Amino acid sequence: MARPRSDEKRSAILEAATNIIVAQGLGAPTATIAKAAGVANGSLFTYFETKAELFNQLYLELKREMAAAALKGIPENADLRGQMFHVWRNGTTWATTNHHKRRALAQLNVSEEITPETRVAGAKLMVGMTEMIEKCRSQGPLRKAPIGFLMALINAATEATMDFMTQDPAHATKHCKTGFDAMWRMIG
Amino acid sequence: MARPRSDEKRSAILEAATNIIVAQGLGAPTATIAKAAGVANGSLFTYFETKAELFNQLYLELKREMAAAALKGIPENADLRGQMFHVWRNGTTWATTNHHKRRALAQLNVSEEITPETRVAGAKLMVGMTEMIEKCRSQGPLRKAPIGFLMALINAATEATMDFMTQDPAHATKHCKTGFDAMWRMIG
Amino acid sequence: MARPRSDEKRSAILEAATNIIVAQGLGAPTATIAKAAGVANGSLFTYFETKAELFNQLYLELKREMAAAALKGIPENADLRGQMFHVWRNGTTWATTNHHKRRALAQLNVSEEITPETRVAGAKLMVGMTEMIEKCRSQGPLRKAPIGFLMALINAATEATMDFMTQDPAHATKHCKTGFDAMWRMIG
Amino acid sequence: MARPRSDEKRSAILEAATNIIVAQGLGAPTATIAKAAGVANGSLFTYFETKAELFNQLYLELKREMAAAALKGIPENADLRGQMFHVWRNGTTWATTNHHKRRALAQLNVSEEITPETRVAGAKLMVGMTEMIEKCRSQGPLRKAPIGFLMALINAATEATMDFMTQDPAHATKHCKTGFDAMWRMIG
DNA sequence: CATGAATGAGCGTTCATTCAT
DNA sequence: GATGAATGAACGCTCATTCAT
Repeated sequence: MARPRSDEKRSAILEAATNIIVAQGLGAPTATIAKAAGVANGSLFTYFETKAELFNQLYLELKREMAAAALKGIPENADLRGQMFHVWRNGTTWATTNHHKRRALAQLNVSEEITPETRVAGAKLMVGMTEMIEKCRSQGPLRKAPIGFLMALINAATEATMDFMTQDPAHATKHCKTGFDAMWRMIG
Repeated sequence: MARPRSDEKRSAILEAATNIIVAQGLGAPTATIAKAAGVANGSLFTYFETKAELFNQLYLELKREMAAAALKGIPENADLRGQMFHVWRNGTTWATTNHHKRRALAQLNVSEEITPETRVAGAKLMVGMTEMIEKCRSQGPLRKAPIGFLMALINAATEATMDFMTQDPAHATKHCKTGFDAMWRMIG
Repeated sequence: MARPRSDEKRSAILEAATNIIVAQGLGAPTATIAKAAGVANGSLFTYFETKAELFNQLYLELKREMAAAALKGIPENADLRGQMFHVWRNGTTWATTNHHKRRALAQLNVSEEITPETRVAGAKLMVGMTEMIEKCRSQGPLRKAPIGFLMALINAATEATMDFMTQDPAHATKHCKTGFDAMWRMIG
Repeated sequence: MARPRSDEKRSAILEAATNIIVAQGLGAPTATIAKAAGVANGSLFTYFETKAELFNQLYLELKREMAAAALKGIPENADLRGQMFHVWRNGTTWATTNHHKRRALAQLNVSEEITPETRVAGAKLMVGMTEMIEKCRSQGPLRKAPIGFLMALINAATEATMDFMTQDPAHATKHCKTGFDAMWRMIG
């Protein structure tokens, strides 16, 4: 039945792409990514039809991983603030621990190669988060603001916090809490 | 390279670059920018040594314009919150009014072509702002956080607000105020 | 006013393309053609937008040259047969003398890259010929056959004669006459 | 390379190649041909060592089929003209009926991939024809012309006639006769 | 200085052929 | 033998930058 398409190779390409993107940006040659993944440059196109397709899939893969990390083990019996903090800590910690993945994701996020469809699919991975934010909104000072505005504010605060945790990892835990408190003051 | 003759041409290139970047991204050919500016493609390199140099200068130019708009007419006798709101409103309003300039600036901001030196120079244009933020910090809940963290949080909130004002211009004034209140809750 | 686009260079590319096509076929790399023309590979695309465009223009150029040679100096006062023979001799002689041009033209003729528009434009170069053939038809044994059929038959005979003249140049003149007589028996 | 097992598969590839060549030209990927034949792309190379080899064999196969059709059932007791017409009608009819096979053959005919050896082998399939032409020549107006010239002229007329029969199938029979008469006037 | 043609390195993608399964 | 993934050379075309006019 011929050599089957290998998940290992696919993953290797995805991982190589992550690293190369961080090192060289989205303009990096596909050949460089293939080489870093240990495959022939043509093989990259067996797994991903085009460079853009590779980027879109990588975007989703990273989003998926981040969402999984963030939403893992939410304490059912905690109050809303406690649940939010759980997610906040999980997410920012993942970003700090997987610094290069976050950097790659940030680059992909601003890329025009990522299609609206992919972005929608990415957003769907965070629905659990969206529901929580909705609850926060309904009982906080921004109850009259559109949900999208809250999400943007929270997202922005998250990014800023992640940046700071990464830049100053020695005090990551403290920055995490500081950032959360600031965010909570905005919305809670 | 002697000093180029015409400031008009320089400006035309800068303006064309702004529009083309918004329309086509940073990967747009220099020839396209030159054409849009009404100059020969070779002439672009009389005014800017390289494409990266053009981008760096454009970044500064846009930052300068934004800073000037934001910091204009600060009421000396108002309290800190009042002064901050003045700047906030100026800045977000400029961004809404000059939507394409902000979009271009946002793209440049995430580009790897913009050097650290340029970023530092850009930050210096906002010193007035920095001083105000420093004052806010010293008397607010984030008094123990690094100044950079505050700036990142404020910046993030600003960006989110700008996005929303642009997306929903009919309620721009309200969004501006909502965003400011949220931001002030964080830091004030 | 900058270096003007040079007709010399354009011609060099066209001529190089002719030779390379004969030697290597239509699949020859554009880089090879450019090199043979003594220009950078990128320059080829200053003169011809695409490889296909180069081929289409070369097709027309060769057709034009052949038509000009064939239709030159038709004796006004000769009878139809005499005029036809004049064209026939001119054309087949040109093909024999410019063997590689004819070979290139033959290749282009069967290429799918040559557009219908180009073919139509090529046919227009031969209108003088078409009119003569029309006259021949009206008074010969094929007067009831479609004009296109005649043209195809004549064309086929021409090609065969050209091939033979080229293969056996020592008796080119004789083959030319033999071919014409055979053709004339068909249509005259 | 041992003898491949399935003649069916070989035929499927040959037939698929015929169709694909007509549809996409000789530049069509082998993978496309394989897919159309219902075999794996690698399998194609079990049956034909290279793409060129496939084309050479297909050329011969098509020539063989055409020759068989043309030379079938020659009336022994007819005169030369009658016999020639029989072959002419058979051949042009086959070409009209098997339009796509003729188109593929025409493409292969002008391809540089077809080796001289293959062309010789193809010519041998037509020996019966050659003998008849030889007889025609010896008693006709071209008795002093080389045999190759006659063959070229006849072949050219045949091609032109086939084209016309295909283009205008409603009058195929008439065109067939018209073409033959014209040809016979040349040589007979 | 302005112009735009010239340059050539570089890139995404294709595809004939090979080879592991 | 059959399969289809793996390979990597090759190609058309782009574009930042240089340079002749």
